Order: sequence, then structure tokens, then C-alpha cells
Amino acid sequence: MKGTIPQATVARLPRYLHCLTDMVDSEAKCSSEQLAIAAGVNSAQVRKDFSYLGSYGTRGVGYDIRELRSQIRKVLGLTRTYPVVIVGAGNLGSALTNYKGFDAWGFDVVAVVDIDNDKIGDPVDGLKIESANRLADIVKERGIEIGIIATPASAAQSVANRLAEAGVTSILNLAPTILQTSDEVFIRRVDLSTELGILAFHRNSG
Amino acid sequence: MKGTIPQATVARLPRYLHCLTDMVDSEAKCSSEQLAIAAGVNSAQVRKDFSYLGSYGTRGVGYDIRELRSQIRKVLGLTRTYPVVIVGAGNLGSALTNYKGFDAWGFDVVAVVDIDNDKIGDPVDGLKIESANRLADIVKERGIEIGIIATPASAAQSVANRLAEAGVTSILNLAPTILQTSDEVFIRRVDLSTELGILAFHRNSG
DNA sequence: TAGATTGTTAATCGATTAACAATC
DNA sequence: TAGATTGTTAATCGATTAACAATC
Repeated sequence: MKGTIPQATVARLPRYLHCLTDMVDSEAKCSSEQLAIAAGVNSAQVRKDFSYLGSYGTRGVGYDIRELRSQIRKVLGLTRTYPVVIVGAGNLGSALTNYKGFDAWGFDVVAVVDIDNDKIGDPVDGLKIESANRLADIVKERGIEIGIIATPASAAQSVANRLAEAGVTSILNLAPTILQTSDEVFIRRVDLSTELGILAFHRNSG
Repeated sequence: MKGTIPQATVARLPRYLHCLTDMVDSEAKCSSEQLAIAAGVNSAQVRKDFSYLGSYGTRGVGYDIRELRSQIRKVLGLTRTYPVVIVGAGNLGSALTNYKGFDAWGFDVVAVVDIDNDKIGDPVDGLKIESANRLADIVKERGIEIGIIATPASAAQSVANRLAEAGVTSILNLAPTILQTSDEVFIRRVDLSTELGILAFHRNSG
């Protein structure tokens, strides 16, 4: 119903989508209260979030699961396929390449690159590891828009620069370092030691 | 200086710590402005965040890098070692076991378990993969407080239940599912397809 | 109609940041 | 003293949630 969707709402939409996908009977309706419990949030929050997507509920009845799913996918832009390159073919890069969760949401890993000559040519989940030297060419040839950085921290900044240079517009950075880039590239960072740090804090202080 | 530190500040502390660790000359001082640029936040934010830790800066000069590091570690509870168990020895579990970033912050992976009999006994980074059947015993024997779930989504809830039952108080969930647990266990969830979903949204709508 | 649940308002809460006095 | 930078205040901004009229 609105033009702009708040950050916090966007961040919760994938979570709702997960919960809705887990609901087997896709013909059924589901109330904000049910979804709130499944997603671990407040039910007023659920309704408020959905109000940004438009009116997809029926008063006294609930939300149509199938319709809601498709609306969330539409809003997030998950109605098409995104070619993705994974940079770094270590354990983490391999884990990501094999990760089936991406497929269901339209993320299609079309290339895995590494600098290690010993790895180049090795198979990973139906792909062959390619040379990181060809990164720019690969991005351009295959129209890649999303890059995932799964290299050591020391290599991450230069990889990000090369990805941006080659035309990638979105980067998911899994290396434990903060990247400096131009505003044209949108970066999200996931750092597991940060997550454990937060865990440690809560262990000690509630 | 204060009793309670805001959630948002806690979440930024590990990031500051990363930036401070990257600064080579640990004798030096560093201004809130410098750190703000490195961490990608506002300098007023930096000063405000640090005000919760107490007064560790000097007006006209900046913050003592070494002192600040040690104070952040203290507040986050990173002055001791935490034994960690990783559940699931697939690519992701193996990546985590090998991940050197944990060591530096005091997270010590002391066990990796899996249900796959073919994997049990295999070496990963100096450890041997153990049977998931022994999970509860392992947790108790080794005083494990933190569990990392790197299993498929289908197994995650039952693993979480068993971890909680065995006495683990903090869980990092990497499986793409939302866990229901008692309030005694603190859970953080990292879901890579969610991150890509957010990336997709920003690609399409700015 | 009676019961249920949405969609929205308005209040509250928490987080961000500009601005500046304090002070090294 | 002059210049720099903190620590804190107060204003602003955004996010959460209780409450309830609308309505199925």
C-alpha cells in the first residue's frame, strides 16, 4: 500500500517467507497470530509489515498463504533468477555452492572461482572451479549481478573492487573484514565471529 | 559508564574490535572520526557507543587503541575461552571448524559431531568427527556452553532441543529455519538465503 | 448476529545524529 | 593560547506495539 518499505520490514520478509513455505497446506489461511508465533515476532508487527505490501488479508479470516507467499516474493524481487558468482572455493565457498537453499529462492550459482591453481578445474556441485584471474570476464559473459565473497579477509577488499569494476551491483561479504566501496554497490556482511561475540555478551549479561 | 548497553551498540562492538585489530600501531591513538570511517558508521555513533563502556578517550587526542580493544573484549566477555561444539560436519560445518577467526576471539571448537557413520572418525582441523548420538555426553563432559548448528533445516529443531537439554546456553543457528526454544537458551540465527533476499530487494528498489 | 481477525492509528520506545561545552 | 576531539545533551528519526474500529 505504501511506496517505501522500512528496512526492518524488508529484513523480516524472508523470515515470513520461510515460515509460509513450511506451512504444508498452501490452500489454507493463516492468521497474523499464527505467523507471529512461527516467526517469533509480535502479531501487530506482522500485520503492520504486511500492510506495506498491500491488503492481502481478510478480516475475521486471516491471510491467504499462497497469495502472501507470492506477494512477498514479488516485493523482494524473487520472481526472477539471479546469476551468482562465488569467490573462494575453500570449505565455505564449497558449502555455499552446494547450498540448496539458494535455488529455491532463484539464486543460481553459475561460477566458482579461486586463485589456487591446484583447485582450478576441480568439480563442485556440477560446476568446475575457474581461475580468479578470469573473474571480470566471467561476470561480464554471464551477466552476473551478485557476488559472494568467501575468501580470507586479506583478499576480500581487492575481490570487492574487481567485482564492482566488472559490474556486479550486490555483494554478500562473508570475509571477516569491512569493505570500502562506492555507493553503486550494495554490500551486506555476515561475520560469524561477530555473531559469536554477541552470543558471548548475552551469555554474560543476559 | 552505564548499566545497560543498547542492543544496537552491542552489535557494533565486534565490528569496532575488528577495525581496531586491523590497526597495526597499537601504541597509537585513534579518533572517533577515523574509526567511524573504518567501521562505516557515524562518528557521533562511535562516541556514543563508547560512552557506554566508560571514558576511554582523551579530548583533543582520541582513544587509546590498546585500551579500547581490551575494554571492548571485556564488555563482550571475550576475556575467557568458550568451548564450542559444531553440529553437522558437512561443508559448512567443516568450514567453521577450520575457521581461524574464532580462535582469535576465544572460541575454541572442541567437538564436531555428525549422524553420518561414514564421516565419524574422519579428521577435521586436528579433531575427529564424533557421533551425534554422543552429543549430550560431549556437551557435559567438556563443559560446552555454545553450540553451532550447521545441519540441514530438517534436523535443526531436534538438535537445538538436545543442545538445550544438555545444558548449552547459547546457539548460533546456521540452518535455514526458525527454532522454537525456551527462554533459557539464547539463539542467534544467520540465514544466507535471507541475506541474498535482502540483497535482491535492494537491487530492485534502491 | 456473534466471533474472529484485519488494517490503522496513536502512543511508546529505542536508536541516530547534529551540535556544542568541556578539556586535553 | 589555538586547535583538536571527546562526552553528552537534545532533537530527530524510525521502529514497535497496544488498542480498537472496520468488516468478514
